[in-house]
Amino acid sequence: MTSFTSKDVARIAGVSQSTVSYVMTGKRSISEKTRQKVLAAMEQLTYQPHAGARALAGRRTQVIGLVVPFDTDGKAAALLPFIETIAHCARERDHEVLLVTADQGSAGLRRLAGRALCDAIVLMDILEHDERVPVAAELGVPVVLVGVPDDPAGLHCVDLDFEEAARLAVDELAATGHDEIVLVGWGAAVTSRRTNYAVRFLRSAQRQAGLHGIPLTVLEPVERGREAARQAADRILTHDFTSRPGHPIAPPALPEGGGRLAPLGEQPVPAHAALGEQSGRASGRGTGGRIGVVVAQGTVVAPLIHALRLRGVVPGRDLSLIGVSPDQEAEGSFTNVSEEPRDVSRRAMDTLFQLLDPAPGPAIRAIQLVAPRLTRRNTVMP
Amino acid sequence: MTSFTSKDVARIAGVSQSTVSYVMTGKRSISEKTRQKVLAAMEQLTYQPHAGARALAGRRTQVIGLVVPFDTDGKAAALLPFIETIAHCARERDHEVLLVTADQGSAGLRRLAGRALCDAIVLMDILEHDERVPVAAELGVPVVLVGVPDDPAGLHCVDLDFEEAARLAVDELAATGHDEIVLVGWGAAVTSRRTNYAVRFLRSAQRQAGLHGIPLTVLEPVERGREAARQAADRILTHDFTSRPGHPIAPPALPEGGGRLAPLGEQPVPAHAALGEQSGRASGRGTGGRIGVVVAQGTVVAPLIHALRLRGVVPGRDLSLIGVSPDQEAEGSFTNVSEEPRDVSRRAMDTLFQLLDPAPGPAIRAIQLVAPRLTRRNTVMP
DNA sequence: CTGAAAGCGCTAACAT
DNA sequence: ATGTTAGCGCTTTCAG
Repeated sequence: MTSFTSKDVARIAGVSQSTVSYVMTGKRSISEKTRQKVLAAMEQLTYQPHAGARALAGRRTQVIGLVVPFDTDGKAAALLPFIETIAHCARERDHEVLLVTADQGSAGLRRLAGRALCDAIVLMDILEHDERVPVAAELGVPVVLVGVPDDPAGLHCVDLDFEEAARLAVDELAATGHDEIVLVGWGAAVTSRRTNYAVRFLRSAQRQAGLHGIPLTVLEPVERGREAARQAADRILTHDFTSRPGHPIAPPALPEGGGRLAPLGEQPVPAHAALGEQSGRASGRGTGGRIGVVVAQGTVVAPLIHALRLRGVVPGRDLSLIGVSPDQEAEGSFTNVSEEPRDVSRRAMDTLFQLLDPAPGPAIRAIQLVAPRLTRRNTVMP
Repeated sequence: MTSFTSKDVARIAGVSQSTVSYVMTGKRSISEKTRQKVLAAMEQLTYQPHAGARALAGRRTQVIGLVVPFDTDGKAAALLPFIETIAHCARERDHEVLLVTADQGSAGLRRLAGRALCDAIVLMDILEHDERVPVAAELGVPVVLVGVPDDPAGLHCVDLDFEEAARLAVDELAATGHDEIVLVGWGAAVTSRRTNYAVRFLRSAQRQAGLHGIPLTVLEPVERGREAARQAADRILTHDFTSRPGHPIAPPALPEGGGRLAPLGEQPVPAHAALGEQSGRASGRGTGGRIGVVVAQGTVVAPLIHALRLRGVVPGRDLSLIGVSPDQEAEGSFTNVSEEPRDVSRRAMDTLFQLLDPAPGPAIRAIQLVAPRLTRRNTVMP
């Protein structure tokens, strides 16, 4: 209840206040003897330094600002491992985490820096063109972006290597002899904002499919939920890839060195199962066309598999399916390319602290991409 | 980049520093003329008060500490609406949110208060016997608990009215003529910690079922995931309610005024469908026994419905099912009793701010329970 | 290796 | 209605 100050500690330890301070910060050498006296006094009073006073005098708040996206729904659940890991890393270095929601836009950033609420900022869910990035760059506080914008404005970025993720998935399907790839993309909310990772993933998939000479078509927008999954399943099975309302990302331009991209509708492949079939066994199996489906949204995978099954199509037998999702969700369920939120977060925090107190080592790279891993389960045909 | 102080503002506005302060806090009346001068100066310099200095001098940090559970998985996703709403309420009153993870235990609480990191604390996911509660009570900082412990130690509590939730579900099943209720409970992690809401819900369901004279059995522990859902489905259909490894909450004692509780195995009801049946139509339908299933964990509902369907049992036709979950998850999918995370959070924050600056009105109640709502969809037989 | 003293930028008496 | 002034509790020169 009643709180003690470093002055009290100093008095009890029989030293000066500055000595107490130096014991805490380690910014100058203290004889082991006085060190112990001070520590004992701190213990005795259960002393805790006043964060505000420290921030005022020392120009260090020991707080990390964390700006998180908050759509309420969407990939909200995927957010928690990030937050948790960041909180954990902060704690490891005796820092606190101040939470700011993205809906506050640049104002939140300005507050964090202007009011000296934190020493550094982690900015999540970066868009391809993100108005906050230029603001963040002028803040006078170290900022690490989780995501890669068009122009990082000199800020450090950490993210999953989505291009590699797309490559992994497409290569896997190519290696297993598929002759068509359907990329089930994101919802309108993501594609219309041109979220950077979506763009990177899509482009890379197209390029890689081109290199393999495999036609790739994009299904988009695909929202979350059972109904959307049903529609997607139908469109995959009927080869109905006509574009729908929304703002599909799919660019008309081909990647420069890329191989051919099949026009929509080319090389028709027979549907693998009649719609509405309720029994487990599909009829039109093994007709020659091998479809590989890549699902970009982790949350869409399960309902999509379900919808396909209801239509008598079993992933791993009648067609192949690879999802992009945290390993946890995929476990025992489908072949996936992992999102590695923990690795990404940890890298972001390492970078942040490196920026805060530069260590002698080699300079950190401006853009750090964390390698995804492909884990084979049972949804890709051999 | 370079930051201005209230002294700068004062100089430019041609007033004293204290006047600037009073303009910001509104703690004494200022003539409109000087007020405008000051505001203009602040604008011109894009002045922002230094949070640390303010905390030091004013003994107010304008920060709310938020202690969140972090099991990584579990009901993690259900957490976000809470966090989001709390962040929003804080922002409305110009407060920040400092995030602390529950794995830090009481140490986190001590830090928050001892270092004067925040003015008040929201403590989530309270256990029936929670070691943090007595600590929180001695902190010298207002604390609001989200959840109701055995002994609140004088702290204010806000939570969903889980007893009412159980009553709603049981009453609904009673009103629709069910003669047996199966309560699909929580996983070992929850029941072994005797999380308070689980206990409250369970006891209330038992009591209410007793009042209606409907036998109620508890299936527990039930973990998340497909496999667990399959097992639960099997056990429901085969009436295998023998207890399993884990620490089932189900108390041997009957509620004092309660009606009879059927012993396990009493009044056998024929299974509604043979196991392993793959076709959509169930066979043993309408045999007279009407089973009502109450699913306490929101995340279990979907996989359970799925598992039941695979066994030819359709909720709403062959048996009834009511889930406890946020409306969002239930939408278009099953009859549910809502968890109202936003209402709970808002009440918690209102209480917190009331505690921070007591308003003249009537004293706030120590325990506030938010009423759940039952929304009828299509999983309860008429 | 340790002390003494000067602020950090703000708020809140105490004055007028 | 406004100005003056004394700290809030810590860090960090500057001295020894």
